[in-house]
Formats: sequence, structure tokens, C-alpha cells
Amino acid sequence: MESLPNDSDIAANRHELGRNLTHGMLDTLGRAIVTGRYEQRPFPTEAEIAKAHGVSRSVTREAVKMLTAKGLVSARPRQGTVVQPSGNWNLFDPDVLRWLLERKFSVELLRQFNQLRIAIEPEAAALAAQFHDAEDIAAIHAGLARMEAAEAGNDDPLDADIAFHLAILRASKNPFYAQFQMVVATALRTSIRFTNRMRGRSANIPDHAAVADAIALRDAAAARIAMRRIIGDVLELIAGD
Amino acid sequence: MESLPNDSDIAANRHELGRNLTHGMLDTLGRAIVTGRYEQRPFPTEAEIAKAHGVSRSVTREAVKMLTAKGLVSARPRQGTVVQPSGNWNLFDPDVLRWLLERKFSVELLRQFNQLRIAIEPEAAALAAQFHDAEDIAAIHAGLARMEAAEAGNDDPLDADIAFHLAILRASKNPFYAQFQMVVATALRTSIRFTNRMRGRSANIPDHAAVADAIALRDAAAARIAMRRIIGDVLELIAGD
DNA sequence: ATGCGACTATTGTCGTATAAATCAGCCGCA
DNA sequence: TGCGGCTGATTTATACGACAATAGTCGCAT
Repeated sequence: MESLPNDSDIAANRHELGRNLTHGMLDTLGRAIVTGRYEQRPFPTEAEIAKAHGVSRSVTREAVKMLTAKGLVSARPRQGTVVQPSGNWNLFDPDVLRWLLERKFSVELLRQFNQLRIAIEPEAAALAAQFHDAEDIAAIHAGLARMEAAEAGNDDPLDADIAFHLAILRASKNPFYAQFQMVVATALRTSIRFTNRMRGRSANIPDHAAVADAIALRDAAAARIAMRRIIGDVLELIAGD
Repeated sequence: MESLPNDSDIAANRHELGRNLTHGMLDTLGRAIVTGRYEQRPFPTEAEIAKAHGVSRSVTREAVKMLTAKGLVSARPRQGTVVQPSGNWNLFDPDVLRWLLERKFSVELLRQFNQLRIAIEPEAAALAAQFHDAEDIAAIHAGLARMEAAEAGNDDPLDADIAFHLAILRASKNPFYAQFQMVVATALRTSIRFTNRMRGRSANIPDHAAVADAIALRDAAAARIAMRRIIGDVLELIAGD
């Protein structure tokens, strides 16, 4: 039932993801996979994809290779390209996470993600308390200041909240924790619609200030507890909906 | 100083990573990048890579595209391919992590990794205590049994230890925690040489048994504490060297 | 001196051709 | 009939060659 692509299809694809045809294909295929479009029907062959989207097989192959690198598919001669079980997907790849949250959003997924945050961020705060430098403290306080400004309507509450949490992850001085900057930013940003619907949603400034203070005082235990309270509140909000 | 490839170079590349030419190139380039070979000199152009390794530009391009997908490089016309700052690398990609640990191993990296584990695994144990099913308990006990067998020389201690920890991550029933299975397995396996050099290295069976018992009894707090002790010990071992 | 345009190096895209892998089905033999 | 190898078809893997698009760079003209 696939018709030959017309000019508008091609044009849409060409500008789909800013960059180039390959990235457009990557985005299109990635979204299709995470939304489960190929759970029943088999994944199309390279030739079919190329024809259906009006691009060359080279472009298709490079997009499929990127999906392979992210763990979404695996390709073997004669057998074709097959979608991997979701357990093999690299959930910490920003693209994969974005596709999941944008296209397959669910409260369950949001809950599971915050269960991860409650492991990561309190420990990151504890590490930040130990290893931060002046620059980190400045960034954390800047984030806090932006949250206060947002409270008064002079800044974006989400961006401010994100900036605060990212500054702490960075201050941990541990590349594995720093890695979560992208993950947390992506997830917070895509889940904003949900959390906003839930309430007027002004983040708890005193709790955030408590974290910042504990870090500045190099009190790792207090920082851990304070951060745990922040994310614990979010979790309760989600669970108790 | 790059000479034209000879037949043995090509043959070596062809069988380098089991799969195919593209994966061989991916592995070669990935290792070169994480070892910092291109920190001073610029990253070669596609044409240069293709010629230097005796493969076509198609293969080169697909390998570079996979590196792009993992965040190691970024390519723009006329400017060429440039290595991204290591903060942009996807450290939770099994390939990237393996390259890092195999080729750039350091005690510092091992310490930072276990700082991550001490955040993840205790919380995973707590979740496992809440959400495990019979199958999970069986897997955890199987891992424990293998560790005891290894103690007596009847099994591989590392494999047994890994199996135990992976079973708990899986039992958390949270895909984000399950994601760390590959990461933990990769890191433990590649760091075995170091940990073995450090001591006769028989894992602390009673501590592991305590975790298993707490999970089986659905005592989340106890499971968290017990797991934290296990990894805390590892961290002390590393820090106090 | 400065701005504009031509040049050029590099990735982006395309099409085609051939190789290799592997599965299904056929054919022959016992 | 049953089994095993052979053959063909399908799909990815690899290769090559060409041109387009893009973006620095350099030089020229004003």
C-alpha cells in the first residue's frame, strides 16, 4: 500500500531534523521503532525503506547503522534487519530516550525514570559536597537564583530547575554522573507537559536551597538527604496521582 | 608516518571484530579516539581513512556514522570529522565503555565507576526487594550458589559475582536499572586484572547472602544497606590501595 | 581597507555493480 | 519415504565513481 513518494514527502523528510537526510531517516525510523510499529510486521528491507522515503540506499544504510550503534536493531544478510528486544536498547542515548518519552509517554515510564533519579542525584549531591570548586557553587547558586526569579515570573521555571540539577551533576566531578546531565535534561523537558498538568508546579525552593547550602558547607550526608527529599516528593506526586 | 596498507593489514582488519569490515573500522577508530590519538593531530578525512585501511569510503562512512551515534565524533562538510569532547561521549554505550576500560584503564576510572555503582546497586536491591518474583529470587540464589562453588574452586568467581549482581538489577523491574547490566558486566570483566592483582579476591559471601536474604524477605531498607556495604568495601579497597 | 566573489576541500547523496551469507525448496539417492 | 546435499533467491555487505552542497580561504576589485 506504499505509494511512490511525492515531492512533498521528500521535502518534509529533507527538513525533518535540521541536519541532513541521514539524520532525518534516523529520527523517522527511531520513532517508528520505539512506538512499536514493527512489533508485528517485519522491519522493511533497506531497498524498501529507501524507495518508501525517496532516498538512496546509502542514506538508508547509514541511518540503519546508527540505529545499530544505539542497539535498536541488528542486521544480518538474507535475514534482513530486525528490531532488537527493548532490553538491548541504549536507554541513556539521548535520541532513544527522547523518542521514548515523546512518542510513548506514560506515567509508568516517568515513575521508573524518577526511581533512577532518586538513586543518582542524592549521591551526586553528596559527591558535589566533597569535590565542588568555586565555579560549581556559582553555577548551583545561579540555578537557584533563576528558580527564585521564575517564582516571580521573570524566568522559565523548567529551565531554571534543569540548570540547578545539572550544575550538581557536573559538580560531582565524576564523568559517569555528568553523563546523566543529558538524560535528566531530556527527560525533564519532555515530561514538562505532564508535570505541569498535575499542578501549578512551582518547585520547592526551600528544599532546593537546602541542597545548595549543604553542598556549599561540604556536608555530604545533608546534601544526600535533602536531594533525596526533593525527588522523593516528585515520586510521591507521581505515584499518588 | 602512515604507510599504504599491505595484505596482512587488510586481513587483520577483516577478522578484527568478528563481524564485518564496518565493525572492524568502528572498533579501530573507537579505540584510537579514546586513547587520545587525535587530541593533537586532526581526525583524518574519510578518503584518508579509507585509503589507510584499504577499505571503501562506504565502509568508512558507516563506521564514522556509528561513532557519531555514540557521540564520539561529529562531521560537517568542508570542516571534516572532529572528535567531540569526552563529556559528549555516551559512557553507557558498551563499546565506548569497553574501549575506555581496555585501553585507558586507571584506578581513578575504576573508582569513579564504583562511585556510580554505590548509587545504583543499593537502590536496585531495594527495588528488587519490593518487586521481585519467584524467578528473580531463583536467579539471585543461583548466583550466590555459584559464588559459593567458586569459593571451593568449582566455578569462575568473576562470572559468579557478575551473575549475582545482574540478577538483582534485573529483579528491580525497572528498565533504567536493567540497563546497567551491560555496563556493570563490561566494567567488572575488564577490571578483573586489577582487582585480582589487589588481593586473593574472594568476594565476601556473607555480605552477598545478606543482600539476597533481605530481598527474599522483601525488606527494602535492609537490602539497600547490605548492598551498600558490599560496594563500599570495594571503594575502600580502591581508595586505600 | 574592505567586501564580494571565485576557488577548493570535505562531507553529503546517489546509482550501480558485485560479493557473501543464508534460507527455502528441489532433486537425487538410498 | 526420508535424508542430505545442491541450487537458487533474497538481502545485507562491500565497492566504486560521480556529482551536489557546504563552508572556509584567498584574492581581487573598488
